[in-house]
Order: sequence, then C-alpha cells, then structure tokens
Amino acid sequence: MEKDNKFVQEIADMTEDFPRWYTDVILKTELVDYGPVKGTMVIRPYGYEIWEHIQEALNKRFKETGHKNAYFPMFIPLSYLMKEAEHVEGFAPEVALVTHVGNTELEEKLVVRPTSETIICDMYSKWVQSYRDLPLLINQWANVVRWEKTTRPFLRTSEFLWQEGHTLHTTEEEARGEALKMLEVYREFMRNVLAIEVLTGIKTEKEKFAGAVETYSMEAMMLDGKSLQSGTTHFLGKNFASAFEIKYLDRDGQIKNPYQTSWGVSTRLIGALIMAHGDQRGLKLPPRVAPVQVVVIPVAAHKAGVTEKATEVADTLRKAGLRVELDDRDQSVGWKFNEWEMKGAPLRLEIGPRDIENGVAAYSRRDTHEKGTIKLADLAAEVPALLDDIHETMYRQSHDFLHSHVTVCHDMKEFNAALDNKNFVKAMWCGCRECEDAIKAETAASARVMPFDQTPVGDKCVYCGKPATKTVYFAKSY
RNA sequence: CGGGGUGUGGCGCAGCUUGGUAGCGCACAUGGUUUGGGACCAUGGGGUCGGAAGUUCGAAUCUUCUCACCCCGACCA
Repeated sequence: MEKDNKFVQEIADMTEDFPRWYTDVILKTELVDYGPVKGTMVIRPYGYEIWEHIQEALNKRFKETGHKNAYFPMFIPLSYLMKEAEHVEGFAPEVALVTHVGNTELEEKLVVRPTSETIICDMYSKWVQSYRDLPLLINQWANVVRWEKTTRPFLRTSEFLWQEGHTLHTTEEEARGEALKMLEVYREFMRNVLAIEVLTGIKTEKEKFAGAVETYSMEAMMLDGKSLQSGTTHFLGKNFASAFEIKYLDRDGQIKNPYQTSWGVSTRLIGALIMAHGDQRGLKLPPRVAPVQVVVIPVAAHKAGVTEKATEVADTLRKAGLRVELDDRDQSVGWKFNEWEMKGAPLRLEIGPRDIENGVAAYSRRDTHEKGTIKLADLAAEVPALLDDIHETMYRQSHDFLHSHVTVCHDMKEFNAALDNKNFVKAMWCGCRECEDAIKAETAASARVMPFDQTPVGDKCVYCGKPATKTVYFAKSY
C-alpha cells in the first residue's frame, strides 16, 4: 500500500537525525507541545498520564521506605540561596528572580525554586530539636525552574516537574546509606516499571550536585549512544545543616548538626523512555506506564456483530484491570494501526468477522511486531501475561543494548573510536580535574559515573597515561 | 554570547534570481462510496506572505533596519 507516500505521516529517520526524530515523535503523538515562553513545555493529557503512572509507582516505593509527602513554597528568599556557598555558585546563573509585585519593588528578592534544599532546611531547623525527631524522611512533588540556555522538551526545560526527597539523619553512615538506598529504589523502578537498564555509580567532583559531599547517579543509554542522567541521589553531609543551623540534642547531651540527603527524578524520565525504547514507527511505551496498554480495533465495523464483540472484549479487559481503548473512530484500520504504533500502545487487538467466526482476537505486539491470536475466552488471563512478557522483552532489549555498547578503552585513540561507534567508554582515570576537563573539551564526552564496582580495566589514565586508580564511564550526554 | 540557517492558511512546502496584489500536499467541513496495514470521488471554508520603513504606477519578490524561532558550541535533572 505504498500509494504516493503522500498521506504518510512522516517521522524523521532516527538513524540519520535522532534529535529530529525525537521532536517529531513527541509532537505528533501529542505528548507535549511547546509553551508560549521559550524553553517551556505543555504536557498534554497523553504525556501527563505517563507521568501519573510514574508518580504512582514511585509513591508506592516511597511509602514502603517510610517517606511521607509534603509541600513547600515555590518562592524562596534570595538570602536562603546565598547561605550555602557552593550551592549559590551552582544555581545562581539559572534562577528566575522575582523582584517586583505590581509596581512595587520587593524588599527581599525571591527566587523561584530551582530545587528546594534551602527552604526545606529552613523549615527543618524549626522542626528538629531532638534525636527523637530523626530520621526525618520527606518527599515533595513539585515544579522547579532552571533557566537553562538551551532546552528540549522533557530533557531540559525551563520549568519541569519532579519529585525531591529530603532527609535528615543522626549518623553519616545512615545518611549515606539512605542516599544509596534511594538510588537502588530508582534503579529497581527503572528496571521494573520503565524497563530501562541503567548504570549506577558516583559522580566526579566536577559533575556532582552543587553543595553535595557525594552525588550518586543512574545513567541510561539512549538509542543514539548518548547518556541521560535519569536520577540522582545526594549525600549532603552537614553542609546545609550547618549553614541553616539545623540542630538537635543527642542522647549524649551534645548539640549536633544532622547528616542530610536529597534525591530526585523528573519528567526527564519520560524523555528517557522515549529515547531508550522508540523505533522508526514512533513511541514504544513500556506497559506499566502506557496510558493505553491495549488498543482494541474493530475490523470491518459495519458488518453485523463486530462493534458489539469489540466492545465486549474491551470491557472484559477493563474488568481485568487493564487500561484499554476501543478505537471505533471512522478511519481505516490501516490508519489506526499506524497511529497506535506511533503512539506506542504495547498491544493491539483486532476483532473482525473472521476472528469472531473463529472465536479469537488477533494481536500484534508493539515491541517485536509479533502477531498471533488469543481465544476470546482466555483474554482476561492471557493479555496481562502478554503485557508482562512485553515488559520483560523491552527490558532485555534495553539491557543488551547498553551492555553491548560499552567499550573498555586504554588510550584516547580507542576512546574516540568508541565514541564514533556510539558507545560508552569505560576507562581508567587518574582523578585530576585537568584530565577530566581536557577530555570533555576534546571529545565532548564527560565523566558520567564511577561505578561502585571499581574493578580496574587498566592501570593508566586514558588521557595522560599516568598511573590511575579510578574506573569511570565516559559518554556524550543530554 | 560566538558560528550557521529559517520565517508564506493549523502542519509541511513552492513562488523570490527575471516585481504585476498567492499556489500545492496534508489537515479541516459537507455528501456519497468504502473498511484485515496510513481509502476514494465531489464540493467547500481558511492566508495577503514575521514586523517596520524605503524604491516603484505596482512588492511575498528589490533595499535597509528590526523581531522571532531553529541548529552547532560554553552551562545543566
């Protein structure tokens, strides 16, 4: 059915122009639109529902780890931001500042939160008196504003939605453990909900969060070989606690500052799943966050009994707890097939006269394009199992893709070759800032994470050739 | 902020060199025929060409200025 190709909705060739492909897909599938203010995005219902499923899955996990949700104000007095030296330096260039209300100039300028450590610390200093108040485990869902120079929907926008956890602990071990635990929560979430494989580890000094002692990160690999920092957790030490005078009286009668963590993931995750799973036909959504898990398409709907049977099938699946859409719009079936593939629905069921005669529904998987039939009587049991299989297959694909695109490199020649092949580079590094900066300047790749498993992959720094002790993943990134 | 590019119905584009007051595809609307991989026919609605000034009898087209957006670099979840 080539026709003249003139009715085909074109999506850019992802192998040739990945950024364009990304933009085409998110706009054409009605995930987002551009906002009127440069760098902002409108998340449309189809995209927002993905976010809701992400929120639901994370909230469930936060509850299990003892965290409570709360909400703090969006406006933060500028003076708060100034209290932690590294923090100001890191965020000052990109904060939006409120200076006026109407025509009146404000006595104290307000920043629109780029992150909430400072205002939350201010409140924590009032709430914490005793070691009995600790640990304090709070999360908030909010929007934050960071006026970045270049933006792209989901990946980097001037305003974005996220979740930020902020905790206080009596001991360093407990706080560091919390940061590591939440990183593991994120990793498990990526594995079991978004079906994305990630590398986890520690950020270098250069790349860590402004104000943190240590930053842990998970990095996902996009289909063009770039890395996307998909979530971070921070061990903040006492940096903020002392700056904001959060103090408690310990059992030993001493007044102490607690140890602190913060951690977050954002709507960037939606960008991650688009760029980690998509293909030439468009989105490929993992079933556990897909707004429409199963689309039911009546074939030859004008024939007697077809619409009725399709409706019945959709109802059966809804009762089985699935998110189902019956697409009975007045379009050709081919058009609908293509549309739902582009929109990433994991599973399509077709109900036509032939199927009804045979007592089956025809299915087509979005992940493998495999087709088959399921007996109508078995739908409620088999479709959920099929969705689980799609999830596992998608994770497997993500896992294999990442690990087959990591190259161990010992010198810059290998390094550059690996980057050209869209691989992550695993290499040794001497640990000095000069080499890290030089590598970034020359190759546009940055040190993404130092894996927890520091098994050496050589003995010399990939850049300067001096003895090296750190194993690092380098990659170009979003 | 440095380098490159683009602005013409909702979207994608043609027209510009050789000025003569807009055209195509998609989308949209109505009617009909269709429907197992992006259907077809007919009819119809919608733009004054990013903005301003200038040249000219006449400007989407030429000149100058300006604005906006996009891509590549420096900054970042």
